[in-house]
Amino acid sequence: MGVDTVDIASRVKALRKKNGWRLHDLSEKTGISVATLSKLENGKTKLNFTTVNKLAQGIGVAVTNLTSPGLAHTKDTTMTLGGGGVVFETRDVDYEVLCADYKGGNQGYAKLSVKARTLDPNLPWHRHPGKEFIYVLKGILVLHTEDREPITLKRGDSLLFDSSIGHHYISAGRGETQLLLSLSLQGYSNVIETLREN
Amino acid sequence: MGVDTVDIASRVKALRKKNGWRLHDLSEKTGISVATLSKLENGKTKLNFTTVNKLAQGIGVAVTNLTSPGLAHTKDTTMTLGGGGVVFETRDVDYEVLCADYKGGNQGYAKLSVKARTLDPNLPWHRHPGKEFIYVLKGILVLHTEDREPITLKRGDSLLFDSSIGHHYISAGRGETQLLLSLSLQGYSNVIETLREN
DNA sequence: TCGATTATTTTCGAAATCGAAAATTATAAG
DNA sequence: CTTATAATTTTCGATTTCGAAAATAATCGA
Repeated sequence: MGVDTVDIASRVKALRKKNGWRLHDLSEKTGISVATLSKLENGKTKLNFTTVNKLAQGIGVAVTNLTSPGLAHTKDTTMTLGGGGVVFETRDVDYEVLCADYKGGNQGYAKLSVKARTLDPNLPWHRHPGKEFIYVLKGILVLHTEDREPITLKRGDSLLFDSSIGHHYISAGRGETQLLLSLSLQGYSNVIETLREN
Repeated sequence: MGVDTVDIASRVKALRKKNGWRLHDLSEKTGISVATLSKLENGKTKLNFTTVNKLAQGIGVAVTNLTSPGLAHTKDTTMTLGGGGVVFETRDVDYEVLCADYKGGNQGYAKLSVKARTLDPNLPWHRHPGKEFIYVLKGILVLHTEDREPITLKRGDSLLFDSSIGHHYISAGRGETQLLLSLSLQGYSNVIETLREN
């Protein structure tokens, strides 16, 4: 459903009151006329796209803060106890998908155990849409990518990159290398599918 | 200053061509008339706020992807070494935002140190749009929510829930309790801003 | 309470958006 | 080339938004 400007009304008014701004003040900050702001807060008009952006920019918050939808968010909660995730293995990495049963998310979380210890130059790069965040739980990780020097991470380090860049994980330390991975996709793709396919 | 609909024009057309959609197809996906879409692509009209949202939703991308695809698809990689994140503190929790300089994401990552040891019944619930994923790095965490019994998590456990449900983190074990948190928002938004405000 | 000042809401006209239908352009088949 | 069909653009009128100015409401000091 399209986000309705009506939702913004109460949020804007609350923000304005909280900061002690008059409509006039908000008008100066945003470049939107006092009349329009009044009508907005009272649900007597809806805002232009550019005007909504002026509003958010003027106040200094993100647009989501105004629309604050909470919509399309399932009210479910799901939990995965240690070791209880959905496991699947590839040649180089073992995956344990966490909270896999959560509905309607366009992102996924997994705990990875990296087995590969050398970069096989014949293997194609891992490459998929989305952004990948990793946090090293244990061991030493080397991230090889197609467009830059390898990056070495140790326990407690984190990294965020575009997964469409070809990449490979290699374990470097003496012991096991474990990562926590968060993969975020745009649109409605299935995150687990994406992991499996690469 | 305000994001101009004109910016969206070329982006939409590129996306449409890439997927082999006709204006008619895009119209069906988005619920926006063919005429309006044509005018949009040719810069002969600007879009309503609600219409922009219909567009993004229909295509299946975030609004940021339309307004500033350069940001949404940065090829950048960013890294935060252990302890090198952007830190800010609240009464109950210390936050270290990881990879905070990554532009254009609709999610954020942080390492949390939970200080609160009891639930103050007078404090309002934490509540914000989005979905929250946590992984317990250390200690014992009790998640109190407004609509169900408290949930206890220990090291290695993970949990995913809707952040619009009122919630509070409490540390239960003897030592420090640390979490890795991933907050994902819909549409476009500043994640750090959301964390700060709550 | 009164009057003065400040803050908000309403009125009203100019300008803009939206979609249906008509007009134009592009593509294909014979 | 000609005709038929598909795809896109333009026209046009109903509806809506925006902001200046007028009207109303709220606040405050004497």
